[in-house]
Amino acid sequence: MNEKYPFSQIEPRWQTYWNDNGLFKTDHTDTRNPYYCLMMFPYPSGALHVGHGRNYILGDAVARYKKMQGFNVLTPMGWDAFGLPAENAAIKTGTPPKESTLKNISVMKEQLASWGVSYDWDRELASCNPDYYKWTQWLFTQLYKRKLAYKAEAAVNWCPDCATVLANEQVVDGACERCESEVEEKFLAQWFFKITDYAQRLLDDLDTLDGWPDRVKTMQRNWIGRSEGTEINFALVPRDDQTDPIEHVPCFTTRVDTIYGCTYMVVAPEYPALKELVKGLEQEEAVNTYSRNASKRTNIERMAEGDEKSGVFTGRTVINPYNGEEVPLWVSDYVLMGYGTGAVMAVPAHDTRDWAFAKKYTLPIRVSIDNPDHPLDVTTMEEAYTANGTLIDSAEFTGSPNRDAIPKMAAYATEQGFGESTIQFRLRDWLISRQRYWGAPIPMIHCPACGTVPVPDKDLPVVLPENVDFKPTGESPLATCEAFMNVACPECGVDARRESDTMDTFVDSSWYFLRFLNATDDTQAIDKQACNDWFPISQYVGGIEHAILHLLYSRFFTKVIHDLDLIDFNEPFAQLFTQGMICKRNEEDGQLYKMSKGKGNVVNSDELIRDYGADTVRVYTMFIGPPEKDAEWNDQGIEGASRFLKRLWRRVWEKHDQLTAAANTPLDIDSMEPAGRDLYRTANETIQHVTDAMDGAFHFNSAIAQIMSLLNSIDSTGVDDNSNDQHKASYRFAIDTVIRMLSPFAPHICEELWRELGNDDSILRAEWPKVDEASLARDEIEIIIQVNGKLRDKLTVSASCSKEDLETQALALPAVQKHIDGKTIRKVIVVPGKLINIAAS
RNA sequence: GCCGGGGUGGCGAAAUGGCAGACGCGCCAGACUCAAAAUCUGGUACUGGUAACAGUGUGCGGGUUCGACUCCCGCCCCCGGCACCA
Repeated sequence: MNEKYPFSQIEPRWQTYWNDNGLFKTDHTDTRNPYYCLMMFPYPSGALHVGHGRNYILGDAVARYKKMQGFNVLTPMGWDAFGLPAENAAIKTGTPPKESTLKNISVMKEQLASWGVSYDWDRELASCNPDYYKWTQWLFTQLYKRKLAYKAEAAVNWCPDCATVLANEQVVDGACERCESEVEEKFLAQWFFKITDYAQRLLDDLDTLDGWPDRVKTMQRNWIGRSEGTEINFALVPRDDQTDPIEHVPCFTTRVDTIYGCTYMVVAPEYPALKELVKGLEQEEAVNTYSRNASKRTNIERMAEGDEKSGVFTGRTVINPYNGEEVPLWVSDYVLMGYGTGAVMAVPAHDTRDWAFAKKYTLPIRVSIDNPDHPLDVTTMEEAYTANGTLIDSAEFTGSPNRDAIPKMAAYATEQGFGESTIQFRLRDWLISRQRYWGAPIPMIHCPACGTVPVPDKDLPVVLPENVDFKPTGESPLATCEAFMNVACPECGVDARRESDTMDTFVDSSWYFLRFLNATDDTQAIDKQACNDWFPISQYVGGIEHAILHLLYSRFFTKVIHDLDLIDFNEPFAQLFTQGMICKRNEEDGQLYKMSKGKGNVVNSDELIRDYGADTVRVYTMFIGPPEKDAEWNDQGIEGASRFLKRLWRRVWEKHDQLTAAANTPLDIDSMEPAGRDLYRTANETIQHVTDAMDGAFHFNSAIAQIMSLLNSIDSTGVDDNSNDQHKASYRFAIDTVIRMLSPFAPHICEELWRELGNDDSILRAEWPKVDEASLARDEIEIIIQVNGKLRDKLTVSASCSKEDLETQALALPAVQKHIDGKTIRKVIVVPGKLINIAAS
């Protein structure tokens, strides 16, 4: 053993050992104590940096910790290997996506190994391999057969830079989440998954996910956006020639209670019947011009206008079915076609947007809900009254509190046949077609005779052809590959054409976690029995950026796969941990940015491992702060972790003789001297604290702090040749405890020291230490003495000291006397074993 | 606007209603050294005081309590999500 900590020698040695001895291989047919620990699989971008590290190091620490606690831990890893970057790189460099992707995978695999992160590589999968995407395609056909996959022409988000459509979830503030280009609206025929069918279940089951962070559940709730309301049909006042395409204009409202205050109605500029409704009217040109202009303006422009509203009168009127009143129909872009029915009943007195619009165009305003505290007066009101109140001027509903009126008025609509209670969701169907090359081909065939036909199971996979010119043109690259496109119709045999779009890569990642139980099985997509045994995943670890996208889609897929009777569970992830990002300050502008290649603020992990070793990088990464919060990388901070490990190494080396001598000494508290006994107690207290910090909320930063603190106690206690056997044994126990508890974070050094201290088996098979309750007892305890809640003194007394005795001693203390002098003692609180508080005034 | 999470030393942070600032970084002083690095020892919230000690202190204002970073009420600010969503 060397005095100097030789991390560069021991780390590769143990990595090879763990790998060669299959310490992370899991027999999933052994279902005793299963613990499935999964880290979100990475996109093989080519190089990992310390910002990525948090995810894998955290997950690895959990896996090692659970293993030591006796769980049968499953930790597989794979590659989210389809996607745009490889394709874009190929366009630049000419290297085919497949080649660069496979190369990146092998580089990253080595990097993960160099961090000491261990996986069961027998289960490795890559979403770009035909033996994986065969089943992605098979699942697509299953969805199609259940009418959960459909092709429809719709207004879609188009990213001009990526030259493909995007899902709503991939549009952030009107821009592409990947390249930040402004998204355009296009009208195209595209494939969708009917996630909206699952909206209610996706919402309801969030309540069962106790192991998920609130913020993620909230984000999903917001995204699903359920609102309860009433749909009301306003009859269109017909024109003389009876040429209208519709008789009613239905609208959705959450505030049917305000309907007697409705003074006009508004439809969205994209309202389908609008053109017909205004045909031949003097308003026709104005309405059409308005609609055209509105659709040309981007979301960003619309948002920039804020409260300033615009619109035009259509020349038509509709009838409020509650009071038979005729109100004008307007068009305005403050009404969205994508939500509700695209038409809104306007109640300016009780809605801020309607108020602004009515004021601008001097439309009538009528109060129908009165403020119980200050009766409202239209002539003096300065803004819409949106709070609760009592209905006025509302026919038979007058006098009702407005919240009570809603169900009554909805029931009335149903009775009268002009409306009903409904529920609206903000969630839209998931658009999964992509006009790009590097993805799984959509396994569908367009036959001139039979229409759209799914590729039969026996013909799967539809293999992605390799010699394709995939420069983005807006057309799907596969469409140019005749060898790929031409196919006989599986039903009638005539010449047909394949679907040329590929699938969104989020489809690939929506079910990969199920595939680790049978990654090489070419007979079925999913092993039902194995999945039922191992799911839901005990611990899923990943970035918050997937709060909606991946995590919502995966929940949807799990429910669909459940409904296909391929698994028996409804939710994939029991516990979810979303780690914060690692950021680094930009030297030029002083701002904090997420560590990324684009921002040029990455800290290269290879260099750090070379200079400090993987264990140091791991310990610092976990010590940097609470793992769910963002953290700022500090180049000096890593020195602390480095010193700590060096000190541990040195201590074991220096005290090697005493530690070895104590190897077989049974611990006996009663024959320990005070110093040894104190150290033994401190070690046990530390076990308690560290175990608490590891469980639950993953307070790994605190766990490491406690372990550091124990090493400080070890150093201040010390041991030498003159120490007696029990002292040496206590010292050894404390060192053993440090090594065991630190091993999930710094596995290499701990494995090395563990063996050095005479253990034959891997520390991975060592037990997590347990608290010796007997050690926690003290003969003497320190009591905090407070006067009026302020610390005034401390008192060391025998543990058996009576309450009364303690009180007397405390009151006699000069520091206490000083502060109660001249005051009356009102109360004395004695918390046994802890403190005394004297209330005096 | 609605929802979620935060606000504690110079910095990262820690505290089942019970000693605020553990642990680490940085800094200061000392030891070792010809010197430096490494290492070790001590100190380090603020104000006053040589010190003992006293006062103040967990975003702001109230409240509950013997006792509040922690619980309750009302604000302010920061971060994240949703948003002309009817």
